[in-house]
Amino acid sequence: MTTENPLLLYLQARDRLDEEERALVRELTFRCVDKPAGTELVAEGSIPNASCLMMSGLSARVHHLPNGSRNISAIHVPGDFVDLHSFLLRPMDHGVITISDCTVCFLPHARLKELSVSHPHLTRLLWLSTLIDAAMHRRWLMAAGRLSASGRVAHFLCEMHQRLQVVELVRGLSFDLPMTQSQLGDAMGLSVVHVNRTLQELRQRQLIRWEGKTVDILDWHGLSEAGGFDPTYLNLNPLPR
Amino acid sequence: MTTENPLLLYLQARDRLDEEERALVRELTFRCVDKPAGTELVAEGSIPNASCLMMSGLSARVHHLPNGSRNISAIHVPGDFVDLHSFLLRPMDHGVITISDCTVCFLPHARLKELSVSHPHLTRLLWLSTLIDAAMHRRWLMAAGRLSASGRVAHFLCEMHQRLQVVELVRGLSFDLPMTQSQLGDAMGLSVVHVNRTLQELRQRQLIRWEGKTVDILDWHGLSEAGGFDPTYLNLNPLPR
DNA sequence: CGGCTCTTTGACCTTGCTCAATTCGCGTGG
DNA sequence: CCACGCGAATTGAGCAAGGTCAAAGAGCCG
Repeated sequence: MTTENPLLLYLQARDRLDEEERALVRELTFRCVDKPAGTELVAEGSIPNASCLMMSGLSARVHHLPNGSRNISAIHVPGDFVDLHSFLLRPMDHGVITISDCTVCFLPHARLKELSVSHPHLTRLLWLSTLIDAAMHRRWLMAAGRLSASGRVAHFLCEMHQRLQVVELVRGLSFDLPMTQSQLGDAMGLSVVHVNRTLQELRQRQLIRWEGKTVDILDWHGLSEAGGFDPTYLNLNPLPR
Repeated sequence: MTTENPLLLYLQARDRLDEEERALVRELTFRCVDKPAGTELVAEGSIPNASCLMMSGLSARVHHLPNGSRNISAIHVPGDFVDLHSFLLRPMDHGVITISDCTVCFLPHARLKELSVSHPHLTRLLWLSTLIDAAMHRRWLMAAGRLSASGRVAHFLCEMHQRLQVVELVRGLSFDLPMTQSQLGDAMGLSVVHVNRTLQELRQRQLIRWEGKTVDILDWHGLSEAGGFDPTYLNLNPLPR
């Protein structure tokens, strides 16, 4: 559980906010809702009138294919918007489900529209968050197209560590990741069986430990090398935007 | 060659613009530059002070991996921004190269920043274009993770047809696609050899013809079925945003 | 204890990759 | 007009990564 507002941590990792903006962010995220694991936060094909922000827990963007298989195109951690794009994109091209118990809050689109007129700088930062989303998609695409199964999983774990660090949810190289191997498979484009064997390989190579819900990165250098990980795309520097 | 401004066509396929906004878009895209095929439009790791817009031709987002292989995460057609995200994202997490001879124009970031204050609606539409970008990435991810090689290529060709249609660059089910099989492989995450065999399969199944630079879709229904294609994610409806 | 989901294992098969030639299309210089 | 060079397309053969199917453990909760 983060003490500071995770959206604020997310934004302040990318730019400086003034006092008014900080107050506004806190005010926007005031009213939260709890959702148990396995809840649908946003339905595929729906037209939300509010965007959903993660305050705690893990959720995922889910696509269903005509052939019945399932795909996960993103994992959300606290501080992430799960569907800020639904503000302008209609209808939703994917659903969002909670992976663990979550606390979320909803920002009405009418409010976001007002913001886009009254607070251009904060609006640019929200835009930025969707751009970082896209940058992560590109990275996953690269991983899917050009890395082996173990490389892909290694890259994913490095990314999760860095993103969770921003919102103060890591303990050194250790963090909670309450996902099943089947969900990981849907995210990496692998079968459950192969995910299992891939994790065994990463464990055997002394790169990670993953017991229950806890991941320990035993060898950051080795893991990031295996995944060709370079955190630049996460834009983890506060710069004027 | 499009007669009408391709950015205007792109935007008007998604929302209504008023007279002032149309004039502004035309003014923004006034000064164009020609670039031959194979030119680097934006360098990986650079920090551009202007964003590049495609007026004619084809270009691609390119990632280079530590292991030496190459990946293409997006193909750009006229009306697309190749790096609108460089307005807020720094540095570039990928490069952009021209695939064919291109005409492009550059919009200074300072100008975009002014716009974000003076023209919130137009700014939201620019934001929208980056969101559609992300939606395409998600679709490609789904294709990479869960479709066969032929499904992936089928999906890609359906997408290209729809995007080119918006900017009036198709003739019925036929359009120009001056890409090599090697470039297609980098975009689909396939080897050149397998791309070749996949195209032969699609030809044999009477789904497409692809001779020289011209693609003909012989069976739209069959092709979109093979690729699980559903154009919703392209947001091809003019809606108030 | 029973039922459920998740993880793990084994055997076998398919898709797509690698390596290595060969062919084709086309522009260039002689 | 023709030989040559070069990038692109094509083909063949063998191999490896990852998928599928089926079943067996493990952990957890009522």
